[in-house]
Amino acid sequence: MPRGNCRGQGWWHGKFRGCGYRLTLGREVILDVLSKAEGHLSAEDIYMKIHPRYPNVGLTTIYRTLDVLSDLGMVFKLDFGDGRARYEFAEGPKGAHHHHHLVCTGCNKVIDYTDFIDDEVELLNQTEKGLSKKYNFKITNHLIQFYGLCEKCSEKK
Amino acid sequence: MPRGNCRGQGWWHGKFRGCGYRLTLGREVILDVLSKAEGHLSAEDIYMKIHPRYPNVGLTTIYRTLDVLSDLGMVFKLDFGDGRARYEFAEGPKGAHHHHHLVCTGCNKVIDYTDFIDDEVELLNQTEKGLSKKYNFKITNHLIQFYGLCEKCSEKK
DNA sequence: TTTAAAAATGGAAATCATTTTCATTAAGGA
DNA sequence: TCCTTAATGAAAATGATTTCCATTTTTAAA
Repeated sequence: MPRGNCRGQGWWHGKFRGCGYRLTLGREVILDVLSKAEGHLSAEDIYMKIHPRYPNVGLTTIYRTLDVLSDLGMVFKLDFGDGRARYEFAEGPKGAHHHHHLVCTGCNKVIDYTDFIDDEVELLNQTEKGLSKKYNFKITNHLIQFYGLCEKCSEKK
Repeated sequence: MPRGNCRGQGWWHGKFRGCGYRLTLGREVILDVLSKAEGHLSAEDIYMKIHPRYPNVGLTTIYRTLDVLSDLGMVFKLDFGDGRARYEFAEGPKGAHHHHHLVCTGCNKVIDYTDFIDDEVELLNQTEKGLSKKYNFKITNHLIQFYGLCEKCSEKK
């Protein structure tokens, strides 16, 4: 196994235990689904994906687990304005596949973009430093979203 | 009256009518509260402020009006993760008092910051252009929020 | 191992912000 | 002023998320 890669079966085991959380089937399954998902999943999306194979993992547990995962910083909770939260896997130590969002206010479609990210991230880091110092704020994350109309919605108008 | 300043009694009249909306007492009052508010108000905050003097403006109307105002781009709808939407007056033609947010994930306090904004905005404009072209997206707005722990919440830990 | 305390769970019920319904009222062009 | 239509309020509905609570599971200690 390549060095530095702590993925693979149960790489998050330590993270859980280290923070006093227990490792349970439900949590593993949810994390697994999230880490393999392409897009941004709602709690119910996750439930749907899990249910066929693990019918005894309830929606309540999914919400609770997503909360825990957010606290641990393993998952990022997003709001695209359609009334339900979405969750996105915060890339582990390996692949820092960072991206921001382009949200269509017409159809709620969300595009992840990874272009322009380098400049943005550099500026963000500077800004973070400045803000941290000035406001004594311990910044752990940021959210950048552009809102507008996608091609289709622009045409409909 | 200074040129270029279309504030003052009813400066939004034209905007409303121009878009086919009627000008009603409720809408004026809501807009008035928002434009004078310091922070970010929830629908209920607005209701509370309005109710004593205008007890016949219902919460439903507030929600409906906020929707309209969002569509018109006169108000920006925000989510700070506490389950209720906040609304912020999108500065009119006069005072472009642009700011971004610093959100404490511990106590949900929100700090508006206006420092670093210039550089950020410049970069954002470039990014917007690039994204607009690449994805054929008509960008109308952006949201930048930093998440972390404020001083107090850091200490509690 | 076995055991016991604590954490985690699921299902049902509760919550609560936001929407919808619908009968009534008000805005504004003719 | 009159008339069409948008806007409104109150109450009911909705729907995502939380809470409750009795039961099960995890894990550390014996």
